[in-house]
Amino acid sequence: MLDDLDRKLLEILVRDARTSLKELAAQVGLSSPSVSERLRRLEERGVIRAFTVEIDPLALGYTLQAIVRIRPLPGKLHIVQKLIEEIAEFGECDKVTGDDCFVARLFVRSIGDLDGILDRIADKAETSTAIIKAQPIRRRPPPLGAASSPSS
Amino acid sequence: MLDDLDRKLLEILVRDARTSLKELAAQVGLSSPSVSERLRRLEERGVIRAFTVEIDPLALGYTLQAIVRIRPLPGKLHIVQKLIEEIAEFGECDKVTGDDCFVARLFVRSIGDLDGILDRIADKAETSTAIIKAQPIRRRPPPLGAASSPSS
DNA sequence: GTTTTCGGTCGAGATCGTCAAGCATTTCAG
DNA sequence: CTGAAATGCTTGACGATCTCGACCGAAAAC
Repeated sequence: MLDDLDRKLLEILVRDARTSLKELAAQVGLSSPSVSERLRRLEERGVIRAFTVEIDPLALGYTLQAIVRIRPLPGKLHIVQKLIEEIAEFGECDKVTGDDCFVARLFVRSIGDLDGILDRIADKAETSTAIIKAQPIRRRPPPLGAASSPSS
Repeated sequence: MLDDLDRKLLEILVRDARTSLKELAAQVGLSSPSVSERLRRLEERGVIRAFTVEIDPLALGYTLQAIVRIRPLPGKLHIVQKLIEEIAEFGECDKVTGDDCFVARLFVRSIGDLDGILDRIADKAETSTAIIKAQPIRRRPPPLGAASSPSS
């Protein structure tokens, strides 16, 4: 479905999405119209979901991040999910198997804000919160080529 | 630190990082060199961490995602952290307060792969894994302007 | 064996980004 | 109060880049 050239293009773009077609073309050994066409199709197929910009939350005043596990009270699942979606400080939310129904990432400017936001769902769900102390791995895509070797 | 124009630029770029300077200039009411200069400084200051491309893991064959909570055995913290960083299938990892030391996102192509990867840290840490069933909120930046209203 | 399709190249025209010069406003020193 | 320097913007020209159409060759389908 993806050939080596596609993977190579993606690899370059993940590092810098503004790489020019000309530069991309040079690096994969194609002409720029070909590269353009390949990108168009990668987008069309949904392989490339979006070209975007990664913003430092700190620069926006969000000095704190937390991982919040959320277990809605019986019958409140949909209300809780909707609430989470509406609170813009949730920067990510996954619905998972197990006791905790949702696992979400929360951006806040202060501990006070954290409390304020959690209060908004406190009467509809049990939550357990873990403050993020460090980020050993920041968002990155899975391996584009073969999966990670059994290295080490 | 950031003015309205900066925020507006970021908002546009988050949606589509390839928006041309000309287009950006038109939307914020400036000339393209001014926009160019603003972007340069946003990057310089680290507000914009990177221009990147969002790839659909599914398109790469990663049909499964999991949230893994990892509690290293006594004395194994650093070894475990290094191991996590080296395993490319970990697409995100946060070091948090509380009993679970790390919370990580894992991309895998099959349940078998999941088992294989967790085995690699099984002798150095306790893990608890939750399979992701749905993603109510996919990665998004915190609010650029004022924080989320006390709505609802 | 011919035809169609697919993915590629080339070149021209249009678009876009960058640079230098210049101008207005603000800030600060004297 | 006054003048100088710094800041942030605009304009216009030049160079680089992208896009579009025409064309080509290999592989698959008929």
